[in-house]
Amino acid sequence: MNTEEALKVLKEKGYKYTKKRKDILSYFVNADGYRSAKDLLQFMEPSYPGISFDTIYRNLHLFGRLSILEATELNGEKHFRISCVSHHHHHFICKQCGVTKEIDTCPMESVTGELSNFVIEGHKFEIYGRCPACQVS
Amino acid sequence: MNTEEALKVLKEKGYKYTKKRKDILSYFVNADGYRSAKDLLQFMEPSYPGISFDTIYRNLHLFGRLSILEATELNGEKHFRISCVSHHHHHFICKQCGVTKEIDTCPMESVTGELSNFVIEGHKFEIYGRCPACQVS
DNA sequence: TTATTCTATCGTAATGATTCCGATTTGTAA
DNA sequence: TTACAAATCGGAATCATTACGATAGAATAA
Repeated sequence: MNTEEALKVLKEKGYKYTKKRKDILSYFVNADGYRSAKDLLQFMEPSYPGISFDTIYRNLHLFGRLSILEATELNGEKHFRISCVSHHHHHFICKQCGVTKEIDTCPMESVTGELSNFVIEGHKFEIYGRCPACQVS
Repeated sequence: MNTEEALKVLKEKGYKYTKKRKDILSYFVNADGYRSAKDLLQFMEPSYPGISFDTIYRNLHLFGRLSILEATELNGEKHFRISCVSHHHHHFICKQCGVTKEIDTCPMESVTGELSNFVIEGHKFEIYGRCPACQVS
């Protein structure tokens, strides 16, 4: 998803346009990996000195509800990345820089047989490690 | 893993036997599902009024390091279950009661080809939903 | 059994991430 | 431009988790 699409979703749902929201969105669009609330705060601080925690968390949460961002937990902190709307897939996540790589394999098809009588509401398949760029150090 | 095996691991590594530790271990052995620090605290309180947070968290962390417990993150809280030593597998996890069911499918074999140049350090495959017992309500 | 030593636990304070709230500001539609 | 709802601010509150000095308790050997 790109910034324009995300802003369109906001508008359609009746949420207001603010420069802060646009900047948050373009931060995630350019990141192409998982980022924490703290990362975002540090990015926003220079342009908006004294920006409130509330603004950061409220918008992250809102964007999550609207499926503009997707979230995962990495060592005790929620991390977010711009949503991949194209097709269902999973991610390799670099533990050091948070960059992601698409994994097209989804194990769910071969699993449902093992779970008759269970209601399946979601699943998570993530691979953790180091991306090529983070292996030099 | 059962309580005796777990106590043996502790002894081998030079950690002391205490009744609290035995009770913590049998709690997880009998649970056969994921439980939070809070769940454990509530279980321990009646037998040990005023038991310290420190004891709860220190032991959970210790047991995790010794691979007696395995951990996962469920809605912002760490949850633990007794370790399955038998063979590599994943879990279905009931969102309501935390009960788990083994999933023998592991997607990693079919994935490594997509990740040359990436160092793989771990992976997570979990399925979330409702177990048969929790569907009645 | 007793002394010694090292670990475990207690009680509580500190930390870190996140949420909440009343007051104020700012988009937006009329 | 006005009016109103939504967004933000500033900061306190909450929740899970960690840290720490002081005390209690398990293991070991004399």
